[in-house]
Amino acid sequence: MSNERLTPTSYLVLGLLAREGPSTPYELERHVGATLGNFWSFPHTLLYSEPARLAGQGLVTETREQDGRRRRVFTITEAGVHALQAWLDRPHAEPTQLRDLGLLQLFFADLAPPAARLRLAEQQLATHRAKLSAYEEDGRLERRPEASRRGQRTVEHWRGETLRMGLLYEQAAVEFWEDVAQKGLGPGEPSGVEGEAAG
Amino acid sequence: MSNERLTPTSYLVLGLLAREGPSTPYELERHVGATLGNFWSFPHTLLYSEPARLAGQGLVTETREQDGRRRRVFTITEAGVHALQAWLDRPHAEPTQLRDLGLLQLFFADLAPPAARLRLAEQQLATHRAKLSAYEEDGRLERRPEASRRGQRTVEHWRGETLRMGLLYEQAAVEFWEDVAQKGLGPGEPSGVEGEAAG
DNA sequence: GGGTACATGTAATCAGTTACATGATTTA
DNA sequence: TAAATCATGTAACTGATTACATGTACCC
Repeated sequence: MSNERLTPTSYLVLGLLAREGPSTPYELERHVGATLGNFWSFPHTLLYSEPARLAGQGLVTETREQDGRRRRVFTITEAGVHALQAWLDRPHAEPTQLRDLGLLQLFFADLAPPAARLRLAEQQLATHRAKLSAYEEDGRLERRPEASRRGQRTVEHWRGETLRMGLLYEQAAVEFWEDVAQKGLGPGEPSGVEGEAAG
Repeated sequence: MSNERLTPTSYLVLGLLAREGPSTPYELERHVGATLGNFWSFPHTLLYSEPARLAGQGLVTETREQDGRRRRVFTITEAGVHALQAWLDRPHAEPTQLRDLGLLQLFFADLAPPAARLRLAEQQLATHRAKLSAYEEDGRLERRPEASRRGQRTVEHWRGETLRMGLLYEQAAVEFWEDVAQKGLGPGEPSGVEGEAAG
C-alpha cells in the first residue's frame, strides 16, 4: 500500500480527517469552503475522488452509511497519520502560485483599448474590495474571546492566521488596483493589436 | 476551426505572439520566465503543446525552420487576434488563486510539533525574503528612463505594473511570516495528531 | 404538493505535469 | 575534447475540471 504520489489535495484531506475526525466528502467541502477555499479553490468533486484515491493507498478507510442517504464516510488510518506527519515535518520551498486572470489581462493591457483597461481596473477593484469585506466580516464574527487563551495556540488560532494571509493579499490587491486606476489608464501604444498576423 | 475552450495559457500564448511577433516555444518560455513566471509557473512543455493546440483551432500557424535546429515558429492569425481582443474586452470576476504549500501547512500547524512549526516559519521567511530581493533587484535593473515617457503607457509600463503586484504579495508575505514567527509558535494543542485513526 | 435550494454522487475529458531524450553551444 | 549548460522536443499519465444526474429537505 501507500507511496503513490501525494498532492496538496491529499494533505488537505488527510489533515482535515486527522483534525475533524471521520467525515463525509460534503463535510470536507463545507470546511474547506469556509477556510482555505477563500483563496484556493477545491471543486467539490475533488473532495469525493481524493479520499477514494487515498483509500486505495490505505491512508484512509471508507465506510458507507446504512440508512437512506448512504453517505460515504472516510476515516484516516495510522498510515495516513504517518504520511501527514512526515509531510508536516518536511520543509519545502516551492514559491507561491498567484493565479489571477486580472493580472494576466493587465500584463497585456497595451493590446487593449483604453476603455477596456478602465473596465478591467474597475472590475478588479470591485472584486477585491468585495472579497476584502468578506474577510473582515468573517473575522469579526468568529472573534470569540475564549478561543484565544493566552499563549495557547489552538486550531482556531492557526485557522485565523491562515485566513489573515488571504486578507493581507486582498488588502494589497485593493491598493494596487486603486493605484493602477489612479495613475491613469490613458492613451498608450496605438490601440489595436500589432504583431503582423498571418493566415 | 476555433471555438474550443481557451484557457489562461491560451491567452498568454496569444498575447505574447501578438505583441512580440512570431516566436518559438523557447522564446515564449524565456519571456514568461522573466515576467509572469515569477508568480505563475508555466512548465516549458506547456509552451510547446499550447501553441500546437491553438494551431489546431486556426488561431496560430506553425512553420518549421529549414536549417539545423528546425525550430517551430508560431505566428498569430487574424482569428487569433480577434479571440485575444474579445477576451481582453471581457471583464470577469474569478477570484485570485493563491496556492501556497506553506499556508497549507500553517493551516494544520496544530497537528505539528512546535519544532516543525518553527522550521516552517523560518523556511517560509527565507523563501519570501529571497523572492522579494529578486523582485527588487529586477526592478532596479530595468528602470530605464526613456521607457517611461510622460503619460505614455508602454509595454514596459504594464509589465512593470504586473510584476509590482507580485512584489507587493511578497512584501505582505514577509511581514506575515515575521509576525507568525514573532507572535510565537510555542506550545499549543497536545503535540500528536488526534482524530482516532482506524485500520 | 410543487418549487427551490441543499446534498450527493458518477463519469468523461483534458490541461497540466512528469518523465524521458537528444542536439547544439559554450567553457575549461 | 570532455563536461556542462543551453535549447528543443515527444509521449505518457493523471489530477483537476466539466458535465451530468438524482435524491432529500424545506418553504410557500
